[in-house]
Amino acid sequence: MTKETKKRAPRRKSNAISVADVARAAGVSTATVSRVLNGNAKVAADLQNRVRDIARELGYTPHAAARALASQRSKTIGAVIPSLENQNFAIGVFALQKRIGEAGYTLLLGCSYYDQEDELKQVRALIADGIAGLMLVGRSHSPALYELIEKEQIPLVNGWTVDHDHPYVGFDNVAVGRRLADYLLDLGHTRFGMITQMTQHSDRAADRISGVRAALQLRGLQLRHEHLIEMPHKIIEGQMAMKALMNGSERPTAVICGTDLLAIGALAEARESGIDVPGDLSIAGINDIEFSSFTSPPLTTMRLAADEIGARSAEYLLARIEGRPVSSQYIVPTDLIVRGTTARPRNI
Amino acid sequence: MTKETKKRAPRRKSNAISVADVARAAGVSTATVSRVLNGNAKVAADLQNRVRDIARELGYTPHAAARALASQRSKTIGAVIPSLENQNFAIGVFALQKRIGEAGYTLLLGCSYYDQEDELKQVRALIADGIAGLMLVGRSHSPALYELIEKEQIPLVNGWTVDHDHPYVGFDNVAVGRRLADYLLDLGHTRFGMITQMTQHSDRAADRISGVRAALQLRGLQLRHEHLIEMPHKIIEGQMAMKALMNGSERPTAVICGTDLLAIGALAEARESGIDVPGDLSIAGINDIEFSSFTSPPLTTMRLAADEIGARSAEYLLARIEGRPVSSQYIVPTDLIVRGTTARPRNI
DNA sequence: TTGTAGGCGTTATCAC
DNA sequence: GTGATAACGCCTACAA
Repeated sequence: MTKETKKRAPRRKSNAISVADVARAAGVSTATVSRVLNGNAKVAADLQNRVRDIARELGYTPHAAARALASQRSKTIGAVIPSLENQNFAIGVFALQKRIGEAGYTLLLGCSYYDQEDELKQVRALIADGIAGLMLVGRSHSPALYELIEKEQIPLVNGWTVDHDHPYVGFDNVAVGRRLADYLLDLGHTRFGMITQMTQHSDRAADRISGVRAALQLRGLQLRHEHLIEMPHKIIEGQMAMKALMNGSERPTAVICGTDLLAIGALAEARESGIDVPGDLSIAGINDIEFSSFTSPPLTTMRLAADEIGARSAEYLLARIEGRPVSSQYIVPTDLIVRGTTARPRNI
Repeated sequence: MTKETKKRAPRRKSNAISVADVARAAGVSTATVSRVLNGNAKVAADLQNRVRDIARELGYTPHAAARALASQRSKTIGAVIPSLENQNFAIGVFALQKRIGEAGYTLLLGCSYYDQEDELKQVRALIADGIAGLMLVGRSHSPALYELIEKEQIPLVNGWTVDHDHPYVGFDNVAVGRRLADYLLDLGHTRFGMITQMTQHSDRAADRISGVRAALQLRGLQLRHEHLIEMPHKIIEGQMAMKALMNGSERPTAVICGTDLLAIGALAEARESGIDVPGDLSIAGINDIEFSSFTSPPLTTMRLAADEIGARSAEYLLARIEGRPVSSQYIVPTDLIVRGTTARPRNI
């Protein structure tokens, strides 16, 4: 008795057109269609055109899951950021999406809420989804995450930071802190205060503090413990921190803020308590967000191009995925933008 | 001669563990493993535990593409927004991601750059990627997009807006405009100006204008053509618009801005040209962004909870996907936040 | 250069 | 309840 292959009812729900449909319409094999559409192997020019035209006419769209399964690679790139509420990350992701979109990739986005365990969970999910590359924020990630990436051989780039152990596209945050401190030191300031976002959640913040400390040290000064305040990244927290700083002993004459948001809060507090900025107090931020030109006085700050982070990270990942050579270190330049919130200290 | 099935070298690259591995280790079939892990059919309780334990031990992660291909549905949800630079959308997407993430879905994000063709292109890509649901911004989309969604039977929700023809989760933008106008009318204002984002790109903006017009009309007033200025959504544009408004004839005593960003620009211009706010001029915004509490004076505005848009949209899509009943209309309530930039007009 | 068909990892159908 | 295996849509090794 012949062992026959039992037929079973087809399971498909979507009636989307497939390579088979295109192949039939073009009178060629599915292999040829696939080859044409992926541009891999050699196909006669006229055949190529015919297939391409028919595919377009029929409105053929490749089934990404099937393609990913068969080819063992996908046209998606993942990114996990702490929060989209932080505009720096939103802008960076936006630029990343734009660039990879142009290259035919789609973006899978996860958020970590500043938690390494959540971040790991998100990355696991993205890997299960078959991402071809991954962008993260900062260099501080769960060891398990790094192991996973290593094991799965997924191109990774750490954004916004500098990393000695992994590919990165970032700002030299140490230099950023140093630049700001040097500028204020050159103006004659000697008593410094600093308001930063939580270093526990941000190696960028920690680096900026290091930069400030280093600059001060070179001039024989230092940042006193009670003059360094860590706060959540909100305007109101910047205001609270400034209040604490002004009520403390030996008021600083210059306050460097880890971000513009904190600086705006600090500035608001100064205005409310009648402290003259920049006469009695200089305030500087970091990021140069849109508002910073419109505070009163306008904010002195460092310009950090978040969109460059996203765009360069995209370039890096695409190059890695496509096997093109690319540098695994990229520092996005930053600029000091002097506006109205900084000046020489009055008592000089 | 027997027709033998030709064996071929396996093609797999990833050495990730699969259902087959779990099945082997547990001494059961792949079908059982699948059943256990998806909780569909009935499996003996002890067997369930054994399989689950082994899967965990082996660190099994389902291959999303394979699963999507076999089951014809995926655990991904798509969103296409105009831009992540607009914080409203960033916050909405953030909330969406959070909620769907909790439900085991991952987010595919596209950006349209306020262009319907680009939007359609992004949606096509997301559909090819097998999204189970889709969130868009506003109700104005390419007819081809609506057809596509209809044909593919993908649950859709239009965010931030009200839509008579499709499911939505949004603000009643007409009511928002009316509320603000009524408030200023009640204060005694009669000469109104309006600065809005481009209506061409935003049905939300158009609705807000309608609301303002409606409220004025009920009191026998109207918004003069030259007192309605459309601008790109930037602080500096708000400032430019305010300058134009103040240099025009018959200055308004109240200016309603389509967004806080524009209002902040308007406020900056008033300050620079020595116009007393709210003494000589009332200014109001819409959105209540973080910065609006810190302008000087603090901005009167409408509070629009963008995160609610994202969260509710997620709920809607998840319900649709899982076949649960859910209302296809949801209006997120808004509140008038009276702060310091509005007052009775001086000449009353 | 083009066609044939096995394999990608899961799910779901059918038989037991 | 459980196992065997066709089907999902595409890619690609191999044959022609």
